[in-house]
Amino acid sequence: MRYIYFYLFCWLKLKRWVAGRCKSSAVRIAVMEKQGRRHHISSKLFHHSVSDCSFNASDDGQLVDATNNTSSSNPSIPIPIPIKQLFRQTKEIKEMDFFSDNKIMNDDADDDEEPRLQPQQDCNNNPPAVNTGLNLLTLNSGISSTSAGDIHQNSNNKLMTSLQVELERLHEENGELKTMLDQMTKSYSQLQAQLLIAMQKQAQNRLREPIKCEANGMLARQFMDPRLSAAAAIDHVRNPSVAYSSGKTPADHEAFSSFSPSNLNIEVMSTERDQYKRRLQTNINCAEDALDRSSQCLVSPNYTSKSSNPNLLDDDNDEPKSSTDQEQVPVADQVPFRKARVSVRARSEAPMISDGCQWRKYGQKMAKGNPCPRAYYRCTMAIGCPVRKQVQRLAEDKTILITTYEGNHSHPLPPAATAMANTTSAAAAMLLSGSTTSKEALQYHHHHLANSGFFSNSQLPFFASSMATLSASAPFPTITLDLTQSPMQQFHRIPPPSSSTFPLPLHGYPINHQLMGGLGHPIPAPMYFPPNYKAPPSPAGVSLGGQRSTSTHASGMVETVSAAIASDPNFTAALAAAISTIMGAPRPHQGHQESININDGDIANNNAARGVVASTNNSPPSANIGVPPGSLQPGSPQLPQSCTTFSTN
DNA sequence: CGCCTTTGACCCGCGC
DNA sequence: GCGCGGGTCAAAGGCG
Repeated sequence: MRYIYFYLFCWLKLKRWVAGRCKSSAVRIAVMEKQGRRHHISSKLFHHSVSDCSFNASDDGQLVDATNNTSSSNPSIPIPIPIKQLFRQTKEIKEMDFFSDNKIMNDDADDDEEPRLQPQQDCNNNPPAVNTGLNLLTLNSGISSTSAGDIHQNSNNKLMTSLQVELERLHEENGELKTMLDQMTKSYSQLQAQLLIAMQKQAQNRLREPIKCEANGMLARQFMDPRLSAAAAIDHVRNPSVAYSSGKTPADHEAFSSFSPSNLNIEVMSTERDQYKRRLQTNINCAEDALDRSSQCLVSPNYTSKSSNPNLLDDDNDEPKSSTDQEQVPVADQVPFRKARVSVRARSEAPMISDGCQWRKYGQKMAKGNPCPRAYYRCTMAIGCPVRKQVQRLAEDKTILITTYEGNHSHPLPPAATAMANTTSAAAAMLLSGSTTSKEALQYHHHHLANSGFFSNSQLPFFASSMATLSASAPFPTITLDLTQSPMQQFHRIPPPSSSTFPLPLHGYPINHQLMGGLGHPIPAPMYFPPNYKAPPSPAGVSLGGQRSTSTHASGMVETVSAAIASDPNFTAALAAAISTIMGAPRPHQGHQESININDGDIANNNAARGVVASTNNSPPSANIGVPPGSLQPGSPQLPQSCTTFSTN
């Protein structure tokens, strides 16, 4: 299994490297153009090269970061000779001296000659001469070339010829790179499939293993997983000395980011074109930016088909709009853009709970079937922040405040807001990731989540009783974090018949902003936004067998562990970290996600770092941030036992 | 004066 | 096509 991970990682690195090289060549060509040589170059050839490069560079979503990585080659991956040549040639072009006829002639005479004097050096070594300036003007402007002498004409012709040759060579090598990328993509997909199969087998095997072996299983997963496992995170928080002494330091949280999109260059596409465009332009730090796409964006590791679309960079092509497009693009590569919503139920007498963010009310409506009005708020912490939330009291119990968050913050969040944002983003991530593209995947998702006991038996012993309610009904998939019920109530709560439930470490936990904010590195939430996302099928089509038994199976352990950790003052911190970590940890048993653990999970990391879905901490600036009075108090013995239902409507 | 809330109007999607 | 409901806009007014 670890080899599969390794190969996947290597493929990703190689792909990124190649794409980066390709893009760098395109950039250098653009430099040439800016230097006034455009008129020498066949526009057709030029654009062809650029388009090829651009498309390659964006193949796996590396548009933004590709250039940042071009300077560093991966030593672990052999550098193809053609790429080396390409790099050397493009470098040569970049440093071509336009200030001297001799240099130009030299260029023609020896294309492989080492870099010449820099223009500045030339100027320093040779006092400014009128001729130099004229030549420069002639060469660079390309306008007065017709009036230049025959010598200049010949020079220009030779230069043009050499450039054409170079461009042709670049073009050919681009084609080779393209082919390489295609092959790599195929291999990557195959490896993903193998990984999926292997994980499925592993999950099945885990079913047969006694619970006592779960520790070993966790270790194994940890070993395979570049990130911390949930259990590790708990230990990490509860017993920092142990965690740190074992080599895990707070810096490890940053290590999460090392697998994040910023490094793997996973392309994240936003539903909202302007946001996506803005991000491309500003190249926002992934650590703070990526997440925003959590609920709105799609991450597709299998971006092969899209990669073949040279119009990828075209905003108008960000989203597949026609059915034709969707048919052409494999399901896994389609871009579903649906906003996920995270609804938090909490008991609160206040009209609105403070969650660390600033909100402005922009509307209020009377919702049908509820005498209480629904208020609409917009985040005002930053201009243009798309995050919105709805606040409404439950009709049945007006003491319960339902806060629904939508969108992702486009700005840094204060620690208090980051905490809940991480949780909600993780919830959104799970929501979307749980809604896989295919029915089989969904069924597998539910079935194995429930039957394999992955969460309850091994990775999530402390969270077995925690569930969230997921409603994927139109118009937006929504996950509800119910913080209103007592832990035991929730634990024994019978899920509605129309819901499919499985243990999920989402909710019912107080958010310790000190922990999460203090870490400063919001633990990534793996998010896979399946292309062509659609709301999960109605529960009727979802197999839930074994779920109930799973909860029962883990209940004893859960209660024991809950009682033990409830008294731990760091309990809430552990929960918070575990929640995020679990969300960020790979879910080998999950059908669709597992194939993207390396990618999407990392993306999610950054997404979480961004505080995506909006913060939910609405409690007063007291200790229980985001936790309604009496429901979720840090250290509350109820919390560990709290239960949430993750259901699919 | 600026920010915020209120509130009616408007838009849009969906179902009949 | 029409009505309904959800969501948003924007003018008006309040408040510090």
